[in-house]
Amino acid sequence: MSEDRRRAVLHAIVEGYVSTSEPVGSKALAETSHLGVSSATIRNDMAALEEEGLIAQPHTSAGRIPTDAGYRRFVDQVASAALHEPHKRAITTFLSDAVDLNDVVERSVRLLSQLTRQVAVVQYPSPRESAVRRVELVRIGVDRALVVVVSADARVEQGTVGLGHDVPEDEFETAARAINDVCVGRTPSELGPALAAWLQRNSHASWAAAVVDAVVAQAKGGTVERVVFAGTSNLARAANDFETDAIGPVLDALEEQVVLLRLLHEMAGEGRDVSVRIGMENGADAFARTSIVAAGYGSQGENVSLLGALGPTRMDYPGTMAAVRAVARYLSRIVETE
Amino acid sequence: MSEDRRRAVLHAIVEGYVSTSEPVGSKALAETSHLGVSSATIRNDMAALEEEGLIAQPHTSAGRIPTDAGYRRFVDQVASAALHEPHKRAITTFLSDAVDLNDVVERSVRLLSQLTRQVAVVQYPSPRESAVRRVELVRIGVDRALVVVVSADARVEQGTVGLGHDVPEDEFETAARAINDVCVGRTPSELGPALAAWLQRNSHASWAAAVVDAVVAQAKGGTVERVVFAGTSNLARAANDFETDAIGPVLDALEEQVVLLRLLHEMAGEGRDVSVRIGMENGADAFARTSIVAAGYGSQGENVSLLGALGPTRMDYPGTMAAVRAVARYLSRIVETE
DNA sequence: TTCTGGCACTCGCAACCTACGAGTGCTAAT
DNA sequence: ATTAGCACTCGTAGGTTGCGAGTGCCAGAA
Repeated sequence: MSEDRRRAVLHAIVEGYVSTSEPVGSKALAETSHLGVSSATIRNDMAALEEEGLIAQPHTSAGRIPTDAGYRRFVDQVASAALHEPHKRAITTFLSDAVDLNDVVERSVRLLSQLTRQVAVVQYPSPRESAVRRVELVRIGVDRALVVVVSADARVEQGTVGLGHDVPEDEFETAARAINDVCVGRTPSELGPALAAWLQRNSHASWAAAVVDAVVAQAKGGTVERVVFAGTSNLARAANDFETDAIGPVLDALEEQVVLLRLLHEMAGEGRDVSVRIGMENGADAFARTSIVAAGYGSQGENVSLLGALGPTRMDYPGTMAAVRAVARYLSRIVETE
Repeated sequence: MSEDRRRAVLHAIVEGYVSTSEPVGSKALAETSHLGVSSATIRNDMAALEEEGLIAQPHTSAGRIPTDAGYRRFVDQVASAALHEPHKRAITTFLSDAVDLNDVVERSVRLLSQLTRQVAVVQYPSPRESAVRRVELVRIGVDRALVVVVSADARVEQGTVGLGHDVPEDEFETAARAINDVCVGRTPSELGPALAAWLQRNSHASWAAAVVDAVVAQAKGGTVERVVFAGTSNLARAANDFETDAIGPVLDALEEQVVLLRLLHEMAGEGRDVSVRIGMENGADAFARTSIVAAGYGSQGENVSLLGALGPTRMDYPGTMAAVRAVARYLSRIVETE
C-alpha cells in the first residue's frame, strides 16, 4: 500500500468534491483520475483514509467527502497554486488607481471577493509610528470637545472627549494651542511623557487631563480596529447548494466583527505566509462550516494587518490561497510606498 | 356589497398572510376574523378583490395572497401603529449613550434592524452649512496632498488631491497657511468666491487651483454619500421561508449602494412622513420582491437624509413604519442638538 | 339587492411504494 | 499488493393515490 498513492487519492477526492459538490466514489475516481489502478484498490485506500478520519461518507451507499481533517491535510500538502497572468494584471491595474487609504482598502476587498468568489475581509492597516503633524481641538456643545490628530503619513484620526463641567472659552483655546505645540513633530509614543510633563508645568483644571488622554489615544491607535468585507452574496450562492440556514449566523458574525477580529488575531500569530482555518478549527459556532484563508500585509515584518477570504469548507483552497497571497503582497507594496 | 367589508377582508388577508406566511382561505377568515359573515360572502368579496388585482391565488385550490397592489392599498389605508412603550424606551436609552456621529449612525442602524427584524439602512446625515474651523494641508509623497477640513459642527472631512508636478516645499507651506487663513470662519458656500479671489490676487502656479477645488469640495459635501446597513441575517431568515435565490442580488445591491441611494433619493422626493416602496415599485430587479420603508431625518425641514428598513414584500408594514418613524424622530432630535 | 347554505369540482401535496443504480466491503485469485 | 467478482445496502427518482383545503356557482332566505 503505497503511501504516495493514498495521498493522491485524498487529493483527488478533495478536488472532485470541490468541483462537483457531490460525494466522489471509487469507480469514478478510477476512471477520471490518472492513477493507474483499479477501483478496488482505491476502495482499500479509501477504507484506510476513513480509518484515519480524513474522509467520511454521508450515507452508506454514497461516495466519500473530505472531513475537516481531510481538508487540513490536503492544505498542508499542497502548495498554493500560481495565479493566472490575467488575474495578476487585474490586481495591479485595479489597485494602482486608488487615491486614498480608504479607497485602497475598499478596492482590495472588492477585488479579493471577485478573485476568490468568496466573502473577502480586509482589516484596516494598523497605523504606523509616524510623527504628529497637527492636533486640533474643537469645542462641541458645552461639555464636549472634538479631538483631531493629523499624522505625517496622511492619517486623520478623530474622537470626542467629555470636558466634565463648564470650561471657560479662552482657557480652552489657549490650552488647545499649547497642546498642539507640544505634540507637533513628536511620535505617538513620545507623546505621553511630553504631555504629562506639560500638565505638571501648568497646573490646569482636571479637564485638561482627560483631553490629554484622548489626544494620546487618537495618536496611538486612532480608530478602533475594524474590518470591511465584500462579496456576501457569494455566501448566498454557496448556501444555495447545501445548508441554507448556516448563512444567517455567518452574516451576523461578520457584522459583529468581534469574533472575526479575534480569529484574525489568532491567525496572525501563526506566522505562516498564508494561514488557513478549516471548519471547526475556528472555534466559533457561526463559522463551524466555513473556512478562512488569511495572510498578513503591512509595511514591515512587524506591524501587520490581515486580509483574507471566507467561504464554505468546500472551497478551492489552492486558488483562494494564491489570490489571498497575491493581494496581500500588492497591498503591502502600496502601503509601504505611500 | 359593503365597500367597508371588502376593505376589512383585504386587511385580514394581508395580516393573515404576513403572520403565517401561508395563503389564507375564505373559511379560515370567516372563523378567525371577526367580521360577522359567512365564508361564502367572503368568497364573493375575494372574487371582487381578485378582479381588482389586489389579491391572487398561487394555485387553484389555495387561499389568496396579496399582490403588490394589494399591499399598496393596505399601506395607504392603515395608519402606522403606535410603538410599544418598551421599544420607545429602548430607543432613547440606546441612542443617548452615543458619543460620536459615527457612533450615532451605527447604533441607529443596529437598533432599527432589531426593532423591525429587517435589514436596516441609514444614510449618513448630509452636512450642515456650518463655518469652517480649520483647513489643514499635508504633503504626501512628492505629488499628492491630504486635505483636511474641520467644521465648527464637529465634522472632519478629508480627501487627497494631486499636485500635478513637483512643488517646492516652502511654496506649498506658505500657500497652505494662506488658504487656511482665507477659509477660517467662512461657510462652505462663501468659500468658493473667497478662494477664487485669493487665487487671482496671488498668481500661483496651476497646482494651487486644484488644491482650492479640493478644499471647497471637502467643505461642501465632504465624503461621498453613503449608507450603512445592518441585520442582513434577517434576510437569510426571511429567505428560508420561500425564495432562497432572491437573497444574492439583494446583498449585491446593498454592497453596491448606488441603486439603494437612487431609491432613497426618489423616496425623499415624495415628501410623506414615512414612504413605502413595494416590490416592483422599486424599479430595480434586485429589489423586485422586497419592500422598503423609509423616512427622512435631519435638523431642518430642508437638508434631510434618509433611513429605512428593507425586507420581503410580505412584511409587517404598520410595525415597520412605526419603528422607522420613531427612530427617524429621535435621530432628528439628536442631530439637531449636537 | 345582499347574504347564506349547499354542492360539485379542482388540484396541490403528502404519503406510499417500487425499481434502479451507485457505491461499498469482502473474498478468492493473480 | 493488487484485482475481479459478487452480494448487499440504501438513498433517490419516479409514479400512483387519497385527502382535503379551497373555490365557483346557484338557489333560496332575509
